[in-house]
Amino acid sequence: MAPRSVVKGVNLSQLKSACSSCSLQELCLPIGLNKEEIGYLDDLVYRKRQVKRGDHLYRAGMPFESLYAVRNGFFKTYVLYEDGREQVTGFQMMGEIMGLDAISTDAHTCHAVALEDSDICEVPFEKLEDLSRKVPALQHHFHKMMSREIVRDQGLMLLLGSMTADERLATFLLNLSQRFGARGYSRTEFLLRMTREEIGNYLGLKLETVSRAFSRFQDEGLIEVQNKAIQILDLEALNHVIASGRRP
Amino acid sequence: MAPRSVVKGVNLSQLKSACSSCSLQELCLPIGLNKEEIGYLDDLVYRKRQVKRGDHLYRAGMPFESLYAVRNGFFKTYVLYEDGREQVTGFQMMGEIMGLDAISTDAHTCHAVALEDSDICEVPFEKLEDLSRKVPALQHHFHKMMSREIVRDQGLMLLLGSMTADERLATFLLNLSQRFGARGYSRTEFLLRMTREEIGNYLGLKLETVSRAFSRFQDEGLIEVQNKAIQILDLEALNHVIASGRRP
DNA sequence: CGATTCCTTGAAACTTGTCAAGTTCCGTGG
DNA sequence: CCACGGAACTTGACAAGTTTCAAGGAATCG
Repeated sequence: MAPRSVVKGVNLSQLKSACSSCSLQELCLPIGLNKEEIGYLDDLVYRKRQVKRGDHLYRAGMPFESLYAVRNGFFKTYVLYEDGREQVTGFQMMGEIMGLDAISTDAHTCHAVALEDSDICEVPFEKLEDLSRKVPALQHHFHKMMSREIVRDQGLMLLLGSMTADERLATFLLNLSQRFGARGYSRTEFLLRMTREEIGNYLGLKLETVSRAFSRFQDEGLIEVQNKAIQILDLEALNHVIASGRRP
Repeated sequence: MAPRSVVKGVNLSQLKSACSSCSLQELCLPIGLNKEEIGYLDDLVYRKRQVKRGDHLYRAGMPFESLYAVRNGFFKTYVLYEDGREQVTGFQMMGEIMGLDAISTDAHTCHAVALEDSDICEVPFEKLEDLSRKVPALQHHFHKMMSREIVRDQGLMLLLGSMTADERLATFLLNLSQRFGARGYSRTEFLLRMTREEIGNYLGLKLETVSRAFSRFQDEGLIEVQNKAIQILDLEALNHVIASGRRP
């Protein structure tokens, strides 16, 4: 659990850095596989691609061929509905997987856009299925990943269904904090890669409400916010914002 | 491709209606499998159980061993949080699967309770993984099912994040209508198995708001509601409630 | 058939959304 | 490298939708 530096410089010059030598092993696909099994994955990931900030990795409707792992950078996924409504469904950082929704229909159901210059690993899904038939540990791990996505969504439902604006934002910040921490970054100081509007959309709030909540948290000494730069001053108090939400 | 007797040691002598003869074939696990492949499933499902109304099929925290398919009846799944907050995550009817969330942690993360006397098929997950390594079509179908769950959740996020009370309820009714229809029941007349409070919780609303919205719909001639009995009088108008929600 | 649960409806309160204005930030082009 | 212009952010005042509180009535179960 020690925050060792999983994120040390990825040597791009030797672009062969496959799963077996990837610094994200503990966070990405290979979790729980042994050395030999991870070796198989090297053949699986057949393309590393760079995605420029603002560019889409994929769009809804595009045929589904591959899953994508964020190697570096930051993404946003969102669904668009006929009537123009939009819902941000997640923000993905290094080690996280995108595209699981597309399996159901063989076409992407959401859009994925890079919020900063990013690198991704492309995992052809057919190959993943092939390989996971031969490597039970991989199969099981993949199932866990999909399941984790479902659990994550359930948490978001609770947030959207029963939390106040302050609670939502506190939850959001704590979630980011936890994820940055798990990657060896500071839990208390980080940059928001997304706009207030994107945060608001994700949390089911308007951007003004997000802005006001940030200001309120700052006034109360919970955080220090300067535009995209966030510093959490009182983790416990942030947690308390959520916990005190109900039941006197 | 797949060997003959893949799963052994399971006693099924008294199981009359296994997957190969189940009327839900098109809705449940077997989708897309051929006859021989479906035959394998008969060995997979090792227990059919009855769950009385109000009884829990499983509770959060219980060790995960099996997935469950609703054979008959109606369930509700919900998550409970430390502070007592509750969020209904879905209502499951015949042919739908429960328990996918539990794969991630080897323990159930949500509770499942029967809203009426119901029958379920228990599918030991380990066996499902075993079999799906040998039957690619089953493997792929299972992945699609998990993915579909993720897509479903995304739709719910949109609903919770950006719809008004009326839009939420209209969406809810249309979703039920579609699912009943897909099972050969009337699309326009059905019984709600859940209370107003459960509907409200699912939709992120209070029960009073649900009740008022029902009354409003009735006044406007969209539906006829008498307690749990719903009759949809104007499907198109219900659709319009949603479509007109945003951006002209 | 009685008790409990569920549902409906009204009025008031409150949170969040809407509209508007002003400021700051940041990328682009000169 | 600086200046410009658009995008992003903050803040206030007001409006709107939903919740809360309250009470009465209907349905359901044992």
